[in-house]
Amino acid sequence: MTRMTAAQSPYSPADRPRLGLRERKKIKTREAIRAATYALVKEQGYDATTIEQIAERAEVSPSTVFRYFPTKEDIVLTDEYDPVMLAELRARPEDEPWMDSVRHVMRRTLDLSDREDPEVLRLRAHLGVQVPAIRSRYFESMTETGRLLREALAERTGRDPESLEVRVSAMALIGGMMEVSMYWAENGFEGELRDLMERALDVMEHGLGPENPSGPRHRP
Amino acid sequence: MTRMTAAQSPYSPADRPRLGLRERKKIKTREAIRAATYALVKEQGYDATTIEQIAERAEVSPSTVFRYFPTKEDIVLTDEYDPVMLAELRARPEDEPWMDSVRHVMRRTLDLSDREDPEVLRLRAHLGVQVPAIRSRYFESMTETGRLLREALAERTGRDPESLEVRVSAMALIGGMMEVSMYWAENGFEGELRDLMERALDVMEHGLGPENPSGPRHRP
DNA sequence: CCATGAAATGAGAGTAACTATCAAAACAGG
DNA sequence: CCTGTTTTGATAGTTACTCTCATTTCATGG
Repeated sequence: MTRMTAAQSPYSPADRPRLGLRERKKIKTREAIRAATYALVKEQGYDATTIEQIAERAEVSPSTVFRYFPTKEDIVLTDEYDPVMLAELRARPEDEPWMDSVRHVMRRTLDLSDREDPEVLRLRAHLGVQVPAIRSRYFESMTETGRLLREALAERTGRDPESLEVRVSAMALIGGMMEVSMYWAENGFEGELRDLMERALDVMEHGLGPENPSGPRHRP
Repeated sequence: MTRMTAAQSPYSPADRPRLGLRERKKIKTREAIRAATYALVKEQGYDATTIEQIAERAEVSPSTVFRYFPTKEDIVLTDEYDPVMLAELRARPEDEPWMDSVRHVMRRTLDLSDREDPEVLRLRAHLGVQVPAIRSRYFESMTETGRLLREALAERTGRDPESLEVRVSAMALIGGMMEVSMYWAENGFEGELRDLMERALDVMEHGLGPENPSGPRHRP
């Protein structure tokens, strides 16, 4: 008997009837590869999972896996939130302070991701801590997000998006956000990522400040 | 005839007579591998350079190359400045503002690196822009620097180095510094890296500010 | 319903980074 | 010079990833 790939994805396949059969199959294949990868990684860990195993469980050939994702890390890390973030950032009122916009958009994006698949963010953060190759690639994908950030920041402040100042501002934000993800994973996913992000943005906006009443104290 | 590996390193081999022959040979091998890699990468590019070629030019076996460096990227990116930075950071007066200490130490470290080998920083930044694998690994090595930064920052401010706030502050700095390096390389290494770093630290300390008189203007 | 062109897939061979193992060579110390 | 320890080299193996080409699968017009 043929085993189902068991895609308990939030979308039912009939949701998109306007797409041709070809397009629908491509989407299904993509999701099957990702689902197979997530499952195998949870079972055996990232390094122990080979492309062959992924292909087998997703019921495609190894060639096809590479046709859909350029690297093994990308299977885990790829998503489509960047355009969403940029759109939301542009939709914010012109006169809103930049960091407030970022706060707002980050919260919305995190909520969205959490609603679609609450496991994914955790798995990524976890692998980002455990697997160097993933961490590296994670950073790489964050720099792409950084490029969007500097576009939006440049529009908002009327500066050149390629200026050193804008680029550094955007990338410093990205660095801080990356650290939030690592912190979250290293501390057993305690607390809401959304709240940690908020605290991080506060620090990046105002600096550490002389004292932080709610923060932890130096170890004794 | 046997070709010399031509290590025009600032240290002459006789500089360290207190080390045994074994230790001296190891240092020489390490430098030979690095020199061979730099030369080959300049000639052919990073991807086209194989470990075998590196081994051949350095006159060692491929096994030995991997014994000295865990990955190909590490041959290009490894250095020993982190401990120096930490020491200098700790040597700064207790009451100096944190960002001033960072500014000071960064300038000293960049100068030191520039004096030892002015090409290396450029090559790294260049490859960081061109080669994704290098860029990723570059980031990875920066996060290690970030760990030092948060130690120093925690000591200075009396906070827990593992607190979210300290970690985010340190990593945001790293993100900004990384971007400086990329900016420098993408703009043909125009201007002194030291000066760009200074501008970056200003932005990270005070934010973009309402106007930047000396900065470039939005493209027309 | 079928024929034709285009797109997607699978199979195979190949490259290169990296690992593990083990025997030979180079050194250190007596 | 002899002995024990380090360091090296050779070899075989794994796996991510690339390239090529024949086969299959879908789209479309008659």
